[in-house]
Order: sequence, then C-alpha cells, then structure tokens
Amino acid sequence: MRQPDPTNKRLSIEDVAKRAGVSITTVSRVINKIPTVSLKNKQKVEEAIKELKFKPSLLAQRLAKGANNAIGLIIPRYENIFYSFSILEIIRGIGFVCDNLKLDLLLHITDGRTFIDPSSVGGVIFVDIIGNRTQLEQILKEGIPAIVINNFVEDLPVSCLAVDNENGAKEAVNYLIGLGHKKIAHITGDLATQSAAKRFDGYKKSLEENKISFREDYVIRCDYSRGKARFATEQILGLADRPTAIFVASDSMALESMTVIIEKGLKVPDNISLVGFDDNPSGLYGAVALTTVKQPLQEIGKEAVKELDLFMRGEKKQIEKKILPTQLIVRDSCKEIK
Amino acid sequence: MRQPDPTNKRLSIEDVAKRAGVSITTVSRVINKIPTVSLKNKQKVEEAIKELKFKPSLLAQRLAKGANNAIGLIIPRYENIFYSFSILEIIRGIGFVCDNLKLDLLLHITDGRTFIDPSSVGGVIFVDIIGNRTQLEQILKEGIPAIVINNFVEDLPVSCLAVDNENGAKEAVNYLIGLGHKKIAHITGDLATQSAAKRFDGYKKSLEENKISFREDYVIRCDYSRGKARFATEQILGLADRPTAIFVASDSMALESMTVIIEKGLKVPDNISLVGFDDNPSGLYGAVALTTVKQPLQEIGKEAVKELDLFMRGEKKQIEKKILPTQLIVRDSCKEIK
DNA sequence: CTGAAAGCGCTAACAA
DNA sequence: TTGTTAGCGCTTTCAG
Repeated sequence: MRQPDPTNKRLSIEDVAKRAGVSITTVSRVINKIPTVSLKNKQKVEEAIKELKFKPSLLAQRLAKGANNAIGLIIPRYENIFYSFSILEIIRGIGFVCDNLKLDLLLHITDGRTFIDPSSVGGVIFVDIIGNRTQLEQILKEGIPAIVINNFVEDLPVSCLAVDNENGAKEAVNYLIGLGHKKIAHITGDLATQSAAKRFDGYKKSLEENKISFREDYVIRCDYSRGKARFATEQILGLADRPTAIFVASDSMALESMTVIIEKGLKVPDNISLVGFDDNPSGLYGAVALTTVKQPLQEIGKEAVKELDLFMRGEKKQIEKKILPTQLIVRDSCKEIK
Repeated sequence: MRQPDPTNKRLSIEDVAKRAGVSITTVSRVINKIPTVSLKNKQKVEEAIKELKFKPSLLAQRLAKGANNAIGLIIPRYENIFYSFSILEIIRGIGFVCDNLKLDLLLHITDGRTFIDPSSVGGVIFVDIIGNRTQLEQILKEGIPAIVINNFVEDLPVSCLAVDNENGAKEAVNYLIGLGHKKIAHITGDLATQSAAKRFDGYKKSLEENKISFREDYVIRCDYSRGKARFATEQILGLADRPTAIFVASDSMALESMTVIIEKGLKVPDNISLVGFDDNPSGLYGAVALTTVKQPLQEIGKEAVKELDLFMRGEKKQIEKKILPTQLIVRDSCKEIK
C-alpha cells in the first residue's frame, strides 16, 4: 500500500482560508451565508472552495453549533408493521424531504430494547409506537423534539400525525351500505395496532349508524398478513349466511381475499364486493381493480419531517395532533345489490 | 417560557469528572474501556455516569477520533427496486447488525442526483447501484470504505455481495425440466437490474444445457411489478402453443401469475407449473404454496455491515467480491409432466 | 466588514 | 495509574 498519499488529511476550513487569503472566520461566514462579507472576499472564498472541492464537516458544524440536524427514524421491528407498503411509502416521503432540507436520516429499527442515541439526533420521528412507548417517553423527557406518525397518541404530550382510520373505514362501509349491502364482513388488521383498531371501530360505527346489527361471526381478526387473510376469507365464504361484501383492513389482504374468492369459483364483485385500505398500487392490477381507501402516506412522511424541522430550529413550540383525511377510491370491486 | 431550567446545558464529560473527583481524561478512559484506570476510580466514574445518566456525545467522540462510525445506506429511488420485499429484508438485516455494532445508520434514498455527505459517514453500503454509479465512483475515489449489495460489480474496485441469481434461476429451470417440462416460459424482472438480467441468463443457460431451444415468444419482459406480471401471464396463456410451466423472476409477480391462471379457470400446478424467486413469505399462503428460490437476504444485509465495519476499522483492506448461493425451495406449485 | 480567540465535547499524546 | 494539554473542524462573540 505504498502510495504518495499527498492529501492524507481532511481538507479543512483553514485550507480554504489560506487559499483565499482570508481568515477562517470569513470562510465560515460565506459557508453560512452570513451577509457581512465583502463581495470580493466572498468570491475569493467561493472560488477556493470550488477549487479545493471543499465540503465542511457536518460533524464539526454540529458540534460547534450545538445543534444537530440529524433526525432519527424509529421503526418497530414488528413484522406486520415493518413489512408493509405503508412503511415504505412513509419512509420514501421522509427520505425525500430530508434530502431537500439537508437533514441526515438515522434509521433505527427496534424491538424496543435498543435505543437510539439522543446525542446523535436533533429530533426523532416514530413510525407507530408498538413496543417503543418507553423510548418515546424518554425522548420526550429529555426534551428532544419528536413526532409520532401513524398513531394518534392521546395521552402523551407529543405531536402526532395520523390518518383518519376510523372515518376512512366508516366511509368505506357506508359506501357498501349505500350500494345496498347489509351483510358486510370485516377482515381486521393486527388489532394491536391503532390503525387496525380504528378501522374496526369505523366499521362498527357505520353499521350502527345505519342500523345494521353487528355480527361477531362476520368479523375475522387477522394481522395484516396475507396468510391470515386467506384463512379468514375461506372462513367467511364458508358461512351459512354468507356476506355479500367484505371490508378488508389492507389492500394486500384484500388482494389475497380476492384471490381466494376467485379460486372458489366466485366472482368479484358479482358475488362478493370488496373494499380494501391503503391504495396500494398492486390493487390496480388484480383480477379486478380494487376499491380502496387512500391514505396520504408520502405526505405524512413529508409533513412529519417539515414539522419536526420547525421544532428543531425552535420556530415552533406548540405540539399539534393532526389527523389527516382519507379518500375513498372507487374502482371495480364493488357492485350494487338490490 | 419562564422555567427554572436547572440543567439547561448538555451534560458533559466534565460534569462526570467533577462528580467523580477525577480528571476528564480518566472519565474518557473508562468510557473507552481503556484498562489503565484504577478500580477505585473506575467505580467512582461509573457511578457518577449512572447517577448523572450521562451519555457521551457521539458527535464529539467522532470529531475527536477523526473516526466515524456511521454508515450510509444508499438506496435507489427506483420504483421497482424500492418497493420490494428484498429491500425491506436487507434493510432489516442491516438495521439489526448496526444495532449490535453500535453503528449509526444513515439512510439516503436517491435518484442519483443527491449525494450523501461523505464527511458524515465512515462507510457506505449501496443497495444496487441503479442510477448511482457516479456516486459510487466518487465515494471510491475519496477512499471511503464501501460495499455494494445485490449487484456484482465487476468493473469497479469495490467489495460486493450478491446472490447467485444466474445459478439460482438455472436450478429453478433445471428443476422444471427434471419434472419433464419442455415448454417453459419466463417472466422477467426489470432487465435494467442485474438481478433480473442474471435470472434471465440462468433461464437461457438451463434451456441451452438441456438442449431445449429458446423461444422468444416464451419470454415476457416485465419490471417486477404485479401489473406487468398480470399482463404477461395473460399473454402467455393466450399462446397457441401454451407453455406447461413458467419461471417468474420474483415471488410477488409469480403470485400475480398464479392469480391470473386461476382466474382463467386453469389450475396450478395441474395445468401450469410455477416457480418464483425470493422466498417471500407471501408465497406460502397463495392458493398453492409457491415453489421458489430462496435468497439469504437478511444475511446479505448483516454480512455487508460486518464487512464494512472491518474496513472502517482498518482490520481489512482486501476487497472481496462474494457471490452467495441460493436455495431451491420446493413447495406445491410444480408438477411432474409425462 | 474582518479576524483573533474562545469554545462545542471528546480523545490522545505526553509528562508526571 | 493519573492529569495536562493540545487538538478534531467549525461557529460565534467581541474587538477592531
């Protein structure tokens, strides 16, 4: 490994300063866009930076500023949450804005037993909080800006951003009822998650408001996995008094339902109407395009980062619990019934 | 905002030192597990740390050490790669080992136009390199430890870790041929990706070695999306000389194929045998359990981090291009043909 | 408008 | 075994 090694050391602000013939302070100023620099010096510095291909060290910048523009993204190592379309969408949104805002994104996938190091981040985003409540509480106690996504946390003083699962579900079921359905089954997600629980609530509420009595045998408690969904669908189809419609708590499960229904020689929507939840693009390409409830997933991710950024720069203090509307996307998997 | 604010400042090593009645150096020593500290002092320091709940600042540690134990994970913002089971599995493996090794994970999702800041990471993992070759080259030029996953990069001096896509595919097709199939179609992944291209190669090679002539009409070029897979399957089923088996480049596409086949009133595996690729758990729960090719995805992620870590601590210099074996998982979607 | 100098919190010689 | 001291690369008073 004997090489000339001319530039072994990291380039520093000092090199730039020398090159430009100014002080390091001045260099720092132009880097930070502080206006009190003569045009001439500014140009010299900029040129030097360009020639040297100098990049300031984020580490040093942060240490000196006492600020920290890295955000921690904490995701539960929880099968049914982790392996979901939603997570990926949200991450995508987050990643996008972080790029724009020049924020570092520190990913931490945890089962609740490992903690992110608070010193290395300026703020934290929790995607759901299954198994991490302790960590969330700790972060809050330390006064680190935080925001929770996908879980409307009522009992903790933290900003959160969630989708209106309950109402989304209600609308979906209302829609089915509007189509004349009275026997509507529900395949739930993992009821340990708030999203699934709320969707279930929405289902119940819709029935109630429409004076349709709730039937326990029409509800199959699943966990967002396709395997369970298959099983559930078979069970539903085997019912003596078979439902005419199923509201499924996620598109990926709904797609599995659809497959099972077709396998049994039945037709969607002729024999059974189906509504999913997520607006997963896969839903577009099944045997029939799936009617579903769209959640603004990427937007949630983006919004979360923007909010958090505001907190981190101290431009906002007030915590805010936002609930975002969903949208029913009507496609071809439901049919009117007389 | 008038609050007592007793501990406004960040706790520093100095506070610990005072509390323990030693110098900051000693504190630093116990933090870094440097043995030359008397048991007594060590205990005092440890106690002080515990009482103060002191956490050293990673930022400062890194700056001082000149080292950096954060690793950048660069993922292409490329639809058909990003939204895949594989990515999630790999991320999971990576996340896991990072936790254990106390490495920070910096996530960077990019379309190739944004760059991760090299100063903020000690090493980089590229998951595939679609659209990021430039960035990879730059990182390499800067001498930052890097490792590429999922793409066996032959023409660049970088360590890589990929699965033996070609051989995996070959074995899958061989298996089909062993079952007596001669008319085997192939639904490809996105051929812009190496994985899809290699799987296609494997398919061709198997045919060739078994003296079955390659038929262009048996190959449908897709992109890993379910939509395309559906279309492809329909096309294949519509062929006058219909294949008896299909090798599909991913499980999620294979599942879609299966659905289409069943929709058309055909049976898997009675009328058509099906082999996928990935060992996506969803494959277990379809109408019939999917025969597939398993890739050690999580292991790849884990291995990559371990390797990179070695590079980062200078305990390894030699670049290494590893190709990991796949494994055929025989389930119920293939049938012998006479 | 500019620069010297004092930190940010920690590590690593070097002496003691 | 310990502590002193000089940095790591940058920001930010505070005088000029």
